[in-house]
Order: sequence, then C-alpha cells, then structure tokens
Amino acid sequence: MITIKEMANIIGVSSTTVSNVIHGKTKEVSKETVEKVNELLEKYRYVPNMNARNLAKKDSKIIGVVYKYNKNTDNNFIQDPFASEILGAIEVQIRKHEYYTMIYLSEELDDILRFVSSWNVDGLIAVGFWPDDCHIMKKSIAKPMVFVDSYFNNDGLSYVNVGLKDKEGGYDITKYLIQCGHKQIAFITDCMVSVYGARYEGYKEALQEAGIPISEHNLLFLKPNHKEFEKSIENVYKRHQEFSALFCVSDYYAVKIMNYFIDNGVKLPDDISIVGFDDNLIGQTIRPALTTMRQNPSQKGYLAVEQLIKLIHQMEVEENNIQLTAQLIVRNTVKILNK
Amino acid sequence: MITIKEMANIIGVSSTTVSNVIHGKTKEVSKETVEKVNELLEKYRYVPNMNARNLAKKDSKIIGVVYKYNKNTDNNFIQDPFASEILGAIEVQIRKHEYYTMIYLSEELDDILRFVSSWNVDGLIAVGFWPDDCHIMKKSIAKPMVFVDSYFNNDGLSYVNVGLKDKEGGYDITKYLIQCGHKQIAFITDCMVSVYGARYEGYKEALQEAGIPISEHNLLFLKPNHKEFEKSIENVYKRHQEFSALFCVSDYYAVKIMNYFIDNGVKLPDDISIVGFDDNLIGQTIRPALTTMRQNPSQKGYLAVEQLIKLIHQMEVEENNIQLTAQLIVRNTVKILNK
DNA sequence: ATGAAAGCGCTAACAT
DNA sequence: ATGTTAGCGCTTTCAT
Repeated sequence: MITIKEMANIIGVSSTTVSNVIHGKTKEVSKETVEKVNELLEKYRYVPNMNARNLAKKDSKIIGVVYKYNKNTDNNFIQDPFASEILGAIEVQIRKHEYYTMIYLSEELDDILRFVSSWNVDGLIAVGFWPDDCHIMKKSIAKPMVFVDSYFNNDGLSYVNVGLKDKEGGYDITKYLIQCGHKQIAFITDCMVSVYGARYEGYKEALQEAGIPISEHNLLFLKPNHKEFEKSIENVYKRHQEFSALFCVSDYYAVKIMNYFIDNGVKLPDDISIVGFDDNLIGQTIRPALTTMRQNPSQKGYLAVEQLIKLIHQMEVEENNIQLTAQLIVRNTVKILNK
Repeated sequence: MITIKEMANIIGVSSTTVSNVIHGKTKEVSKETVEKVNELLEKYRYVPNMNARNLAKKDSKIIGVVYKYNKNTDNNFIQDPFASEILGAIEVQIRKHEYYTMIYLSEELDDILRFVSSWNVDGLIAVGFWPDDCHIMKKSIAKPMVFVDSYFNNDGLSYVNVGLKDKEGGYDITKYLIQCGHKQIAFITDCMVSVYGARYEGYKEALQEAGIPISEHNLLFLKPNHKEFEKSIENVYKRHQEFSALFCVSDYYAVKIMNYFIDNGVKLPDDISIVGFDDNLIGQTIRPALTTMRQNPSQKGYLAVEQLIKLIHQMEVEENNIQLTAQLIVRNTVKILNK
C-alpha cells in the first residue's frame, strides 16, 4: 500500500498537492502535476487508508447496524428471514450511498453504546429496540440514528423510526375474520411488547367494535426458545377446539402451527381457520396458502437508510415516524362461516 | 469521548502509563496509579478510538465478509435464507472472538480488493466465489482469507475453504432415486459452476454406475432473474412427463417447481418425484415434505471463522479444505416404483 | 515505576 | 500553483 507522502516524494511535490488531486480539488493544480499524480495513482493502485482518514476527519463513513438480542427468546437475528430481508436492503442502500456497513449485535446495551463511540460511526440503524432502550440510546448517543420497528415512550425525545401500522394491520385482519363469521378468535404471540403489542391492540379494537367480548383466555403464548417451543405449539393444538380461528402474530408461527395441525389430522381451514402476519415466502408456499397481512421488509430497510442519510446530511426529515401500511392478502386458510 | 492524554493530564501522569493500565500491563505501575486510572476509566466511560488504535498498530480488528454478486443472476445475497444463515453464524463467531464484522458486497472484484486494503481488515471471509476470482483474490491479497463454498483452479495456491461434499451429495441422492426405481431423472439447475457443477458430477456418476445413459437433454436450466424465471419453471412443467423424477439443485427451486406443479394439478409424488438439496425450512414445511440432502449452513459459517482466526493467529490449520457431509433426508416427494 | 517522543497516514488551515 | 505544519488518538521504543 503506497501512501500519499510516498507518491509526493516520487514526483517531488508536496502531499497536499497529491491529496488535492485525489479529491478532485484540481482547480489550483497544474495540468502536468494532475497527470503525474493520476499516473502514480493508477500505477500503484493507491487506496486511501480509512483509519488514517477517519482519524484526521471527524467522520468515518461507517454506518452501524445494531440489534440488541435476548438470548432467551431470540434465535440468531440475521438468520431470521424477516430480519435478513431488512438487513439485505439496508446493506444495498448503504453501499449505494458509499458508506460502509458494520453490523454489531449484543445482549448488552452498553456494548452497543461503546461500539458506536469506539468506531465513531456516522450513523446508526437500530432494529427492533424496545422503548426503554430507545430512550437510553437517544440520550447517550448524539449521532444520526434511525430505528426500525420501534415504539417509544412518551418522553418528548424526537425519534426517527420506520415501522408499520401494526395496530391497523391487526385490526384489519381481525375484522376480516369477523366478517367471515368468526367469533372465537385466539391471539397467538410470544410477547406483548412493541410491534406485537400494537397488533394486539388492533385485534382488541376489532373485537370490541363487533361487540365480541375480549378475554385474556384467548391469548396464547408461544415459547420461542427451543426446548419449550414444541410444547407451546402442542398447547395450541390441545386448545384449538375452543376457537374457530387463530390470529398468529407472524407467518412464521402460523406455519409452525399449520404443520403441527396438518400432521395431526386437523383439516385447514375446515376444522379451524388461521391467519398470519408478514407474508413471508413460507406462507406463500405452504398449502393451503396462508391468509395474512403483507408488509414489505425491504422497503423498511430502504427507507431506514434514506432517512439516516438525510439526518447525516443535516437535511430535513419530512416524516419522523414513517408507518408503512400492511395489506390484507386473502388466500386459503380462512373458512367463510356465514354464507 | 475522553482521550488517554486528557486522562493522563488529569492525574498528572504520562499517557504511556494510562495506556499501560488500560492494557493490563500493570506490573510496572504502582497500585495507586492503577487505581486512579481505573477510576477515571469508569468515571468518563473511556472507550478507545479504534481509528487511532488501528493507525498506530498494524491490525484493525475488522473481519471483512465479502460476496461478489452478479446482478443478472443473484437476488440480494443477504436475503437468501441459505446465505443469511451462514452470515448469521459468521457474525456470532466473529463477535465471540472480539472482532468486528464489516460486510461488503460488490459486483466488481476490484472494489472488493480496494475495500480490503482500505480498511486493512485482519482477515477475510469470502462466500461463494468462483475459481478465477479466488485466484485473483489470493494473488492480490496477502491476508488471512477463508472461502466458503468455493472450488478452485488447480493453480498450486493453498486455499483455505469450508464447503460441502457436493459431488458425494449429488451422488447419494441420485443413487437413492435409482434405488427407488427411477431411471428418467432430470437435473435442474441455473448454472454448472462450482457447487452446482460438483453436484452434477455426482449425479452423473450415479447414473453411470447404474448403467443409465447420461444425456444433456435431461439437463434443465432455470433462469433466476425475475422476468424469465416463471417461464423456465413452466418449461419444466411442460416437459415433466419425460421424467419420473427431478433432481433440483436446491430446495428453493424444488419448492418453486412443486408449487407450480401442485397448482396445475400434478400429483406429488404419484405423477412425478422430486428432490431438492439443502434442507431448508420451506422444504420441511411444504406438504408433501421434500426429500432432500441436508447440509448445515450455520456450521459452515462457524467453521469458516474458526479457520480464519487460526490463520490470523498464525496457527496451523489442520485441514485446508473442510468438506462437510450432506445427509439424505427421506421425506415424501419420492415415489417408490419398484416394490 | 514513569515519561518523552516519534510515528502511523491523512487532512486542512495557513503560508508563500 | 504549491508547500509547511500541526494535529487527529494511540502505540511503542527508549530513556530515566
């Protein structure tokens, strides 16, 4: 790796001059010098040393993509198809803006804070953080930062977020079930925070509107950590006759349950209806094809980066909290009871 | 962000001393000083500036994960479930060794080379590179480097790779089909290079061994770029009566074809048998469940990092080319013809 | 047990 | 049009 200084010596010119032509500040440099420098640049395949550059400047060209996981409930974040679609879109877009992508996951918020200052990242995309952690992040990091799929405490801080109208989505699909004649609708989730909590709010609103009583008894929890997961699915199976429809908080869960049901002789959707949320590939692929709410994770990733770049360039962000709309996709897992 | 120098000034001690206690070189430092420094470290939540550190040292603590994609055939690399499982495992393992993960994708090999020297990464994990590019990488980058799922030219260079016994896998599943009485077996792929080429070799070997003639006519190509993809699937459908079984080079393709078939009234496996390769979630989920070769992408990622760390630490790598074994998973998409 | 000082490669303000 | 210089924060050699 050749350095600016070395090249300067070769031509017999100062490093400032070389630096200037590298950066196209070529108005005040003679044509000859420019050519000479460009030759060397080619010949020695000059590449800037980012560490040196970053030390000298106050930015870094690094965008950190961070995720705080929970050992007990999360599998590997990146391996989750939904997350990886977001991440893939984020990477593409970061690259398009000529930044570099550093991903950093940790169980500890402190690690994440340290990561950010240690590398002096230019901006941060934080995926799936819960309200309290968002608060701490915002308070302790004075950097451009956009959240994906977060909900926030009402603390007066101005968060930038890209998410989904989760409540509306939960409402829409529940209403659809109700319109199909369903009344005993279970809500199946693994937690009630953030995104999932919002979907539950929508679920409740639709029931209420239809005059259907809301009962915590219809709330079934899945245990995503490996050992108990099968058991919690089995539990849904055991209780399934109490319901005419199941609202699963994600396609992933819906499909897991469908398979368990199918393998145990339950007929879908004749014996029971089931809907998911997300519209992932598996739900499209499985038969009967899953009725669900479609969202577009790639767009989330795309928009997150676009918002972040605006923040980095100190531009106005028109909408602090972008909430994409989910779309009902009717396929074949809901039985129409009232025709 | 407080600096070493600032802390040194506060205590009235040199920055060397502060640096020493930060790095635990505390044998030659008085207890008092150690305590004072540790206090400040705590108080000001000192975090090292990685850019400065990296400039001063010759390493960087960055591991680059690179992928050279092809706009025409690849979708987003990270979004591919198979790739993202590898990537997820890589990230976990990099973190476990306290390195940082920078991902960098490009269509241009040159960009990747520049990326590597620009950031002075300590090591490289290169996923899915083709032989000629491996050669160039190896020639132009003098850094620890491990490949995932690569095959190499016989050029005398010593590559470190983590892959799969693809040929053996192709052989095993073809043999299984033959044992079930199949003779007209199509091989379905999108290209014949590297991994897929090796699987094809295994396919041919099994046919040959059984005295079944090998014909290029049984080789069907899928076009993964969006527009023509549907058409190429349709083509498989049109020709399916020529075959009693289809060997798809990936589960992804197998499932796509299954769905097309099912939606067009073809009975699986009664009308035609189909097998995949990989054993991904969709193949497990779809009904009938897909017969396939299982491989373990997480283990690939894990091993790739382990190998790389050994290289970085200049340790002996026992096995230059780790080839994991794929395992036949018999499920329900192959009809037994000879019972 | 502690410090001084040079240097990593680059940038940028200021001369000339 | 080109050069000088200080400095970014840290490491490391060599003194003391």
